[in-house]
Amino acid sequence: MHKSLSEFISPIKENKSNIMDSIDPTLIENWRKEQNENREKLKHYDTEPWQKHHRMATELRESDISNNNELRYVAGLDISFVKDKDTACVGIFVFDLADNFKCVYKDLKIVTMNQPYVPGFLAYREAPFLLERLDRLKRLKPKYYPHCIFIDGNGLLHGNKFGLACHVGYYSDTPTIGVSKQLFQVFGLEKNQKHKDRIKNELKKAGDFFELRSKIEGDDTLLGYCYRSTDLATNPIYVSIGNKISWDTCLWILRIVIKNCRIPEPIRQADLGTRKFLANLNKNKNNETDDL
DNA sequence: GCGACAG
DNA sequence: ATCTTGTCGC
Repeated sequence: MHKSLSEFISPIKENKSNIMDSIDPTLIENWRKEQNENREKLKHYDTEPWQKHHRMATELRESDISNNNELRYVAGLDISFVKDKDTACVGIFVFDLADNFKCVYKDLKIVTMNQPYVPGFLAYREAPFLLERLDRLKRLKPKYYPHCIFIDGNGLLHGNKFGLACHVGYYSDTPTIGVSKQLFQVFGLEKNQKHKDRIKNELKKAGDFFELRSKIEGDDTLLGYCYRSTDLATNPIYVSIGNKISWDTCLWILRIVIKNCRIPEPIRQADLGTRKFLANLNKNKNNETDDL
């Protein structure tokens, strides 16, 4: 008749601390060391011909395979999960800017995570699966290998200045841009709160002005932008460069790939696509069990 | 020491 | 990340 209070409280906190306790601290130290070493080798400037003049492909020309003089193929990479399990769907979607943003390549796969999510080390959980998809794309359809990749997570906007987007950009040697929906805890608590307050005020001040950029910097270096991409959008996104791209070019592409939604289209499609893939799997599974 | 912490 | 209904507005 009378349920006890404990039935309404899920032991999430307890699980969280257990997970953290089960992680080998020396492993984390090695990860941190690797991030600090690799970040020195990142190229936070334009390296590709198409970046120099901000040239975008506008017409279909099948002749110029491996044309690197124009931005044409842009990719979105993302991973969706099953409940609280380690089963996930990793997907890559490539879009053709010269053909009205048509999806010219997609590849989805069910994978099993073998590392936990540790704040600051998201790459060690997700990046291997993302890089695997990129390798496969390069092998099967090199023509569609993207000029630039959008990653669900931060790039430079990271405690060690080496977020997931940097990680993927570094190991794939491809231009990457990181986009997150929540401001990551890059600085100390109070400094982070100041950033949040300042951003809140600037958004308020800007009113309905649709494109608002607010710099997020630490130690005199630009780490990322808080960016309100759509008019009337309440929540901004947080953008940062990963590898082989400049801030200028990053913002240029960002405006191109944002359509009507807050989330840049490549990432949004990758998110929707991987979720749909999992949903269909569940549907098929249920149909089979229902028929039995 | 505690708090906070992209996906 | 994931679980979720309706609801308000263009």
